Amino acid sequence: MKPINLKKLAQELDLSVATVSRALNDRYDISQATKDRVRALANKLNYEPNPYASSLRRQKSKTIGVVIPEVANHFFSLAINGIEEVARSNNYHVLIYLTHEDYQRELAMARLLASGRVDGLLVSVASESADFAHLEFLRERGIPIVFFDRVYDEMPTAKVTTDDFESGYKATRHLLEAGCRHILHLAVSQNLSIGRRRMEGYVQALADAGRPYEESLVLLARETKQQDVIQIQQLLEAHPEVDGIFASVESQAMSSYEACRNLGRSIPGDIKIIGFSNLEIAALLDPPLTTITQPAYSIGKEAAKILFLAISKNRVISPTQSLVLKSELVVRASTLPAPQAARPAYTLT
Amino acid sequence: MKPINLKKLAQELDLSVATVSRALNDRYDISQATKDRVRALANKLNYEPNPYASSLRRQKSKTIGVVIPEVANHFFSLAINGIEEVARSNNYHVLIYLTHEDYQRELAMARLLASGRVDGLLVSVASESADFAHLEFLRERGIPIVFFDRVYDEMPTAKVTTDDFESGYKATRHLLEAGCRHILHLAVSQNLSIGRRRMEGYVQALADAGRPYEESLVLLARETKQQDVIQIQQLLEAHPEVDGIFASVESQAMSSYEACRNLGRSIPGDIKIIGFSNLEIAALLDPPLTTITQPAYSIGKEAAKILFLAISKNRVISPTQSLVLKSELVVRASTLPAPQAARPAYTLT
DNA sequence: TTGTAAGCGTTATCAA
DNA sequence: TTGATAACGCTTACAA
Repeated sequence: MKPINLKKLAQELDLSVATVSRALNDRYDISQATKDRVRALANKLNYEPNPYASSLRRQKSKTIGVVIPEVANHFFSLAINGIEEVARSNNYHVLIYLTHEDYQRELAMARLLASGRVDGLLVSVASESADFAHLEFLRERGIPIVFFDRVYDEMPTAKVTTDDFESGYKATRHLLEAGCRHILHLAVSQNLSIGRRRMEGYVQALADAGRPYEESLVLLARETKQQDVIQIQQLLEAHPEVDGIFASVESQAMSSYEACRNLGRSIPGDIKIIGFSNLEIAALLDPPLTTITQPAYSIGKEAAKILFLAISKNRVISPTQSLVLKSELVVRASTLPAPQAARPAYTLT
Repeated sequence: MKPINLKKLAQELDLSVATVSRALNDRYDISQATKDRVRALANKLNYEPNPYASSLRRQKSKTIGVVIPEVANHFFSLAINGIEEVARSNNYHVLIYLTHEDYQRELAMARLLASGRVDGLLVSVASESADFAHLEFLRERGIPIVFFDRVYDEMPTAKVTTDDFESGYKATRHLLEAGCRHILHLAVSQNLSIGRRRMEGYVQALADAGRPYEESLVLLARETKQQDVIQIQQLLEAHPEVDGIFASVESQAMSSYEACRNLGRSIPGDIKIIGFSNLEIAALLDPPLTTITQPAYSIGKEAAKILFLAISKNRVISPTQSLVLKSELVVRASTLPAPQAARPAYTLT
C-alpha cells in the first residue's frame, strides 16, 4: 500500500495541494474550518508527510549525525542517550556512524555527509585520525560540528570535554598517595588531545611528587583486547617494580585486571589500579575498581544542545561555547593503601 | 558554501544534467570519454549527490531504522555493531530510535517512519508494548521489518532470537544441580515472548527436578535500578529460604549482587546467581558471574542480513527466514556448588 | 551517445 | 482565504 500524499488529500477534500500543505503546517492564512477538515482527514488516513520531499524543498534534513569510534562502550552509549534525548525533543532524527577507530572509515563517512544529509554533526574522532581535512571540508560546506570528548582542537567550533589534565593528575596523585612508586600509564593515543592532556596530568603529578617520568612505563592500546593483556603482562614482567596502573581507557583497566590475575599479582596488594570508566558495575568487580568517571550522559546532552542552538538560530558555532565538565574520582578497593586491607571483607561497601 | 549539484557540473562541462547524472551512475549509454571528464570534475569539486533528491526520485531512502529499548546495554550495543557492519557494506545509513521501554515513544516513532524515511526496520520491542497495531501499520505501508530478540510473535515476518526456552531451562537446571532448592526468577516482562519462553524454561526445569513452582518467587524489573535492588532485598528477607537467583535481565544480575552485598549474603555460599549477560567483564566480578551469553553481535548481523535480502530483492520477508541462535552457558564462581570453594583463590581462572 | 522534459512530494511565491 | 505554478536536485522515458 502506497503512503498517502498531499495530492490524494487534496483530491478527497476538493482543495488545492497548496492549501492542504498550509493547513497541515498551521499557517495563519488558512481558515480554521479548512484546517479542521484537512486535519481530520489526514488523521483518518494516517497521513505522514514524505520527509525527503520536505527536506529537498526546505533544504533542512531534520536529521543530525553522530560519528563515534564505537558503541559497545559505556561512555559512548551513555553519550548517545543524552544526544538522542535532545534530538527527540527537537523533533530530529539521529544517524549513527561507527568509525571503529579507523581513519579511512571516518573519511568515507565525511564524504557521505557532505551533501545535506544532516543539518549538523556530533563527532568524537577516531584515535587514528591525524589529518582533519575531511572535517574542515564539512564545515566549509556549512555543516555545524560540535566535538565531544575526542576533539579536533584546531577547528574553531565548540567542544565538550572533561577536565582531562586534572583527571590525569588526580588519578596519578591518588596512586602516589596510596603508596605507588612506579606507575604504568595505559594511555590514549597521543594523536588525541584528551590523550595528551591525561598524559600531561600524569607527568605533572609525578613531577610534583618528585618522581621521575619514565617513557618505558607508558603503553598505548593495541588492536585487540587480547593483545592489550599480553602487552601489559610483558611489561609487568619486564618491570617488576611497577606497583600502580593508571588506565586512561576503560577497556585497559579490565585488561590490567586480567594481566594481574594471569601473573598472580594481587590487587591492590601488589599493584593498585585506577581507570577511566563509566561502567556502573565498577563497584562489583574483584576488587572494586577505583575510577575516574566522566559525566557521559551530560556530555552528550550538552554537546547536542549546543548543536541545536546553532541549527535553530542558523548561526555559526563559536569556540567560546565550549564546555569543560568535571570528572569524578570514585575511590574503591583497587587502590586501597594499607596492605592489611588488601582483601576487604565482601560485605563492606 | 553551497554544495555542488548536477546543474553546476553540467554547466561547467557544457553537458546536460541528464548526461552528467548518467555518467556518474556509470550507465552503459554514455561514452567512456564523457564519463571520464565528468568524474574528473566531480572529484575535483568534491561533488556528492543530494541524498534526498535521489531518495525522492527513486523512492528509496538508502536508510534503515533500528528501534531498540536502550543503547546503554551491552546486548544492544553489540547488536548495533552487527547491524551497522551489514548496513555499511550495503551502503546504507542507520537511523537509531530509543524507546526507553516506553510504548508511547515506540508509537510516535512508528508514525515518523511511515512515510518512506526508511527502506526497512530492525525492531526489538519495548517491554511495555502489548498492542502492536503501530507495527502492523508500518508493514501495511510496505516497510519490511525484522524483529530481533524482543519480537512481536504474531507478525508474519522474520525474527532472530536465541533459544530462550532452552536457556531458561539450562540456567535453572544449572542452579538446581549446584544445590539450589528455592530459586528466585528475575523475569523479563511477560508481554514479551522472550520473557514467557525463559519463564517456561524455568518452570519446566523446576518440574523436571520435582520442585514446585512458586509464583511468589518471580519478580519483574522496576523503573529504576535502585527499585530493583530494594525489591530483591525485600524478597530475600521475606523468603530466607531463597538460595539461588536466575536473572533473565543483565541489570538484574547486578542488582542481585548489590542486594546480596547489602544483606550480607555471600555469593555463592548463601545464594548462587546466574544471569543473562553480555558483559565482557562478568569474569572480573566479585565473584565471577555465571552467565547465559547471547550472541548479540551475530543476532544484529543476521537480522540485518535478512532485512537487506528483502530490500535488495524487493520481496516480502517470510517467517520461514527466522533464525534461532544458541546462547552459551558460561559457568563461573557465582554458582560454585561446593561450600568450601565459596571464595575461590584470586589467581584461579 | 546525448538532450529534453516530466516527475518524485513538498513548500514558497504570486495572483486571484 | 485559496489556487496555480515554480522550484528543490535528481532520475528516467522518450526524442533526436
